[in-house]
Amino acid sequence: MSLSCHLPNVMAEMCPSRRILNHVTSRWGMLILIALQDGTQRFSALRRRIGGVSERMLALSLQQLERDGLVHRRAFDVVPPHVEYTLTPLGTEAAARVRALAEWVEDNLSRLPPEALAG
Amino acid sequence: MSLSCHLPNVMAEMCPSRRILNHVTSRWGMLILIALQDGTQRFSALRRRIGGVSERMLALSLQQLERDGLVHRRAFDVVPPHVEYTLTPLGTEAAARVRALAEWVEDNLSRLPPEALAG
DNA sequence: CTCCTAGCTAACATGAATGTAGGTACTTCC
DNA sequence: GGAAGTACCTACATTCATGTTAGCTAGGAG
Repeated sequence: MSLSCHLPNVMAEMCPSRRILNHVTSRWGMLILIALQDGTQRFSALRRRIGGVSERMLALSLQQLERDGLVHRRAFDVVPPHVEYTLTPLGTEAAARVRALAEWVEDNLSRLPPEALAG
Repeated sequence: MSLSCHLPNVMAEMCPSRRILNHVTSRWGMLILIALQDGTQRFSALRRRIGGVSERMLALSLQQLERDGLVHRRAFDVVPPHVEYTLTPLGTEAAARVRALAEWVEDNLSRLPPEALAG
């Protein structure tokens, strides 16, 4: 089994693609990407839209996605603060795939065995 | 913000789709689904193929996917044990989406900012 | 007789992800 | 005057995911 990877390969233990894949599929990262598909949104709009996310986790997840070049942050120097988040071109591509997966889950929930929804 | 959900919606905090989405996008769950796209495979074949997975996590993740109806487990009562894992029709559909995402990450790693790969 | 394989399970240990509570610096609304 | 909104950050606590080690079955290889 290959540890490192010359060509990116998620099956390789040390391949950086793994880290990125985990960011993109993180609990809140996925939902942020999906929410931003509708266009630029402010921090608190995202917070209201993504049910159950804490301020802290929203901030952390947004920073992660920004570092990965998937989300663009634009801050206006006013009081009260005004910050807008937008998908980058790269983020738009990723979001489409994430959304396809999420939508599949939503659309096929009823086909899943009952025990899948418990525990 | 809606806590429960009549229609499945990943933005709703208590919607079961969230749980399933997290299973499917779990660190090892994703890689299992992708690996099984090539067809039926035995436990230890998966273990060798998926770099860095421990026996325990492979077993746990497979059980999770089995409960969710995405993977089918077929055990032969022989010694040494012989167990085969296969994608169900549902699992095949999910795997395609997961793979699309993983492949996108692999193919676009080089477009990501350098700081995305560090940390 | 011992080690090796297969495919697990249980007990225990760690680490990463996530949550909670509080503070910040102002403004507007009541 | 007091509360709420805005977009955070920090310290601390907890929970969950994951890892580590050991053990189990029974046969074949050495």
